[in-house]
Amino acid sequence: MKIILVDDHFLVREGVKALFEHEEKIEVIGEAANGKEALEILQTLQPDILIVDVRMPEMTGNELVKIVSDQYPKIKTLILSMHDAQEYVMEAINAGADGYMLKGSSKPEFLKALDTISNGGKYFSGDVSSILLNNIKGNISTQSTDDNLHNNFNLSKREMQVLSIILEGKSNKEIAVELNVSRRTAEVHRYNLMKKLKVKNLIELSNKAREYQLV
Amino acid sequence: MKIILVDDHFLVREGVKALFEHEEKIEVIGEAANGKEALEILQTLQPDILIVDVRMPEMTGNELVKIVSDQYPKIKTLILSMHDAQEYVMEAINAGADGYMLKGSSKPEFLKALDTISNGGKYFSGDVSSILLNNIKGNISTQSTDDNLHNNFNLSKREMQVLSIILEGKSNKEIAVELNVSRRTAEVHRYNLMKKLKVKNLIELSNKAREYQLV
DNA sequence: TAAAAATTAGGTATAATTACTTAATTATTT
DNA sequence: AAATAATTAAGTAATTATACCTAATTTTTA
Repeated sequence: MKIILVDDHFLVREGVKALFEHEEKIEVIGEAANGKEALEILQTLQPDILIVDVRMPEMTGNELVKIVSDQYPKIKTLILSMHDAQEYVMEAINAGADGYMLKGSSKPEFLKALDTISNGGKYFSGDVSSILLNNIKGNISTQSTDDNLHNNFNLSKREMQVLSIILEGKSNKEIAVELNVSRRTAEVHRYNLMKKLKVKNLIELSNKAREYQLV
Repeated sequence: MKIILVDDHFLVREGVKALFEHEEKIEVIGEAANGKEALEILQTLQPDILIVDVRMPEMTGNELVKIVSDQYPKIKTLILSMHDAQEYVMEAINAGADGYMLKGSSKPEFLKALDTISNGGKYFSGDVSSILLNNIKGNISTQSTDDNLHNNFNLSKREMQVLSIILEGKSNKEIAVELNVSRRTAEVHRYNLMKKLKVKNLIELSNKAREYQLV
């Protein structure tokens, strides 16, 4: 497992290296003190994993991760952070980081994270699980019999089609063109849809469709 | 920290107890082999944390957690699981579990989880972070300088107000009544809103408002 | 306090949606 | 093959929204 460390603090880099000292599988093949330097050495060295500090001058770790995951999708990235702040974690996720560890994490957890990541998985320290949890998609209702999801409004195939076009923001006229039918037909479908879903306007339609995952 | 163990396997319970043997802060004050038994002893004992196995005969751990978190909201719950299956994890979240640990977790991680939970936090093992990650809300765009979030469309206070009423599905006439202004005023606000947000219809308006968390 | 921006609202015209009804033609089940 | 459901589409009216422009008050900011 070839690793490059990116951190503006020499001591932190030394610390991480010391942590891996007796690990045969892990080899630190390069170091950089900032994002620019990191991008430079990436052109010659080919690491498996990039361990990046979040807070760095000029370019944040998350910004670096974003560039790397765009330009070198094969290289995995692990964010190292002092804090478990929501913004950092969410930014790391959006940047495409494969992992997020706190500097206070234990050695075994570190090794587990690297192992998981190098095998294509994601590893976010348990310490930030509450943040992940707060951002979990609205309660995925335990779909006992699939009853509260999908088509229990008796929408016909055509109506589903029209619904999805409506949800793109198209007017009846545009729907008519797209489906090669008369504008009046589109109107009827729209009208029946609203009735079946028991909604009074577009907004409610949009919300309900989303809620019941109709499209 | 008073704990009750719920697991249908005697050996697992012994294992967990052994793990806590030399921990002064932790005391196992009761054990149960299934959900029913657990609910019975809960009537007399008052634990801080309930450690529950997911897979149990008759009542699953998640079902038990749901009942406990409903009836005894002060008691924290930690799910113990053999597997990192998506259903279990998501069910645990929905049931209201405060934590989720794999049986293969290390002792330090276990202690950290209990500590976090007893302090009112949540702790989901890093091993299940990929599941949490998969269910993270749609990409909360990286708010580098708060720039792409909130009011960077130069919406005025009144316009924000009107926007939120529009997003309730109200018509201009209803907006007018609600804000005690003329229907024409509401129309103007709506028109300017659409222009400022560069959208052509309600659906796009609704999506953009959601995307940029305007309301 | 002057200038800029926000809020208010009228005019005018066009476009779009809503709320039904009726009814012919296809498809799909039984 | 008959019955049922789906798709199509026209008619009629009323309501609502869109797309501007103009312009008088307020409020905020420089």
